[in-house]
Amino acid sequence: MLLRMSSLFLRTLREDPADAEVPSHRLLVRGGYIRRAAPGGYTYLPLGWRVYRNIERVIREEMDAMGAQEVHFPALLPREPYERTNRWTEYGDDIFTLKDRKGVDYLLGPTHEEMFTLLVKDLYSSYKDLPLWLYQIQTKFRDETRPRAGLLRGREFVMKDSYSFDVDDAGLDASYSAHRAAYIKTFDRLGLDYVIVAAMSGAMGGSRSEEFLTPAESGEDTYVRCTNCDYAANTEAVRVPAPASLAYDEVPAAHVEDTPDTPTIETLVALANSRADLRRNDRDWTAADTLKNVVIKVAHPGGKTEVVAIGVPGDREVDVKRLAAQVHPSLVEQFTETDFADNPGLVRGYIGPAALGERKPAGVRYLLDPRVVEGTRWITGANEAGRHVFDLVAGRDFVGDGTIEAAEVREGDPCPNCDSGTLVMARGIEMGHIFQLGRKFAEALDLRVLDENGKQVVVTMGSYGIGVSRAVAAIAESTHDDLGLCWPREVAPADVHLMATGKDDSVFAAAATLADELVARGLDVLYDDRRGVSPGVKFKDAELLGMPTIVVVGKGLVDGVVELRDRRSGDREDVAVDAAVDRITAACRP
RNA sequence: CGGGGUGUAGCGCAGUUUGGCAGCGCGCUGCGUUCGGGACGCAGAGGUCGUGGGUUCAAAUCCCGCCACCCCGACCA
Repeated sequence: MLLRMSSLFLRTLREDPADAEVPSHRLLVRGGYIRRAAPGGYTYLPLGWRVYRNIERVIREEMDAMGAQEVHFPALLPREPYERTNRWTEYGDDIFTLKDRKGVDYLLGPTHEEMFTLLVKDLYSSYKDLPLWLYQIQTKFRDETRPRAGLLRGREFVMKDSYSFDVDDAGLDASYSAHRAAYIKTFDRLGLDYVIVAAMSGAMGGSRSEEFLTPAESGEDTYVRCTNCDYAANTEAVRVPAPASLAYDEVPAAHVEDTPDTPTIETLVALANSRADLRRNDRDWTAADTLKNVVIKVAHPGGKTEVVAIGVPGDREVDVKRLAAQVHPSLVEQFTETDFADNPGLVRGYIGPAALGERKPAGVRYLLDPRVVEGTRWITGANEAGRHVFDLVAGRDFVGDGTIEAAEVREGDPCPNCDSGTLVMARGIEMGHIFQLGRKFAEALDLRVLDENGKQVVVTMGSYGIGVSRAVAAIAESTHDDLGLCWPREVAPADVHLMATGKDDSVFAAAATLADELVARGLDVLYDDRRGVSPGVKFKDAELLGMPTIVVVGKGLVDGVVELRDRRSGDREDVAVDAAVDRITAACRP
């Protein structure tokens, strides 16, 4: 394939577009790969569409290679299946819904679990048909409140979603592993850096779940890695290791103290350290010695709202994302002034364990951070304004109704997987997500098969996604440099960026011949045949556009050489004209 | 949804404070020069100043409403 820049539908921009902040967005627009067409919707120009199609091809090849079969659903879907799995309401405002002329409800598919489940139910009814792996590459719609960063988060985007159907848990494990392996191959081929992190299964329900994240500053997911072992997890999924219980024989009985004007942890710690009767003799009090009790409301899907208190060490904030992931699909709501007024037993700023718990008068469920183990001693609220209780010992003086992973995760926290490592934090772009759905959808939609004993069993499912359009941006994000884009070979819109510099007809003739010969070898060539464009412009464009190999036909021609450059390394070499085709082809087919 | 910012030619911006001919750079068209690192001269084309209303002799500029975009937060496979 030969693309001539003199006629290619392309305009590169000398300056950064004002509305683009992250590098991938900036460079894709500047390089003439995409243009914004709607809020959260982008048009692919010829070069961008070639990248997109290459990514799609790699994904399709790997899915086919693992034995998954491609199907294709409509994007416009009926309401009923989503009603039956509760997701019509669970997804809520995030789905685009519409009515036809008769007033019947439809949605634009945000994901297709229901449809796949029903399709399999429609055709299969025996364990002999399983396992079955189906996938599609489809445009998805989500009414994101805030699309951002070009292709990274759109309201219309393309996703490869696949689904596995198995008769038992062992089968699901095998299907999951097969997908995991295929994803590793896929992302390797795409030239993407990635880490595989433990994840929450989110809106899907189910159990085991991992995300493939591409490390990037502009990423929206925060994850942790261990400095010592191979543990990695989305912060939402981090499990805090519970320390061993402590002996508390020596701890004096709990005592309530007047601590006026101490509504915050800082003021409380400062006061405790400044008063001789409260000061510790071994060391200063720190925020970590206090137990902070945060009250929130949890809105359950049925419409019921529950008040919940969360006890965390006072040196840590409650991480709203982690909390939301824990209570999903219920929603976290703020506990407002009005709510405090309605619950006189909860004294703002001075809430303590004595008032909390399902069996206490307020009836507030009390969930504790895993660090609050038996024997830990705390300063915490005494449920009266201006009073705190000291030496309150967990297990002796109070117990919670359970534990919850809601406290923030911090750099340097101990690794939950090994003894010596600590956690470091980083940001990444979610490129793929695999998870074991289990039987939630099959049960809701009644997908069953007969097993070998002739008994009806509910099918167990897995669900596996790759953001295809997002990958365009993620690859740009993880491979660009100061000069511009820098595509991996497998996804680049062309193998070679061939430019003719100068004004001599002989240069253009030689370049045109070379272009034809490279195409005859099966390479895709982007040929800058523009006349009257200065060399500087052509070099800048070549660097911005980011083909992996750049060939310059110009002043070297009188000496019988052309210049071969590697876009990524910047390496240059002069190649004799009559050896150029072989040398360039070899460079493009390492 | 909350906070902040921005909408003027294809792109980047000035002009708005203090109402008075709609400007600059890049890009685009024509002619000429230049040709290995975003060249130059001359001559051009291109704008409902986001949008609807209001004030005024007169509105890009002042007032009110709306819309869109960007950033932070909330939300989110």
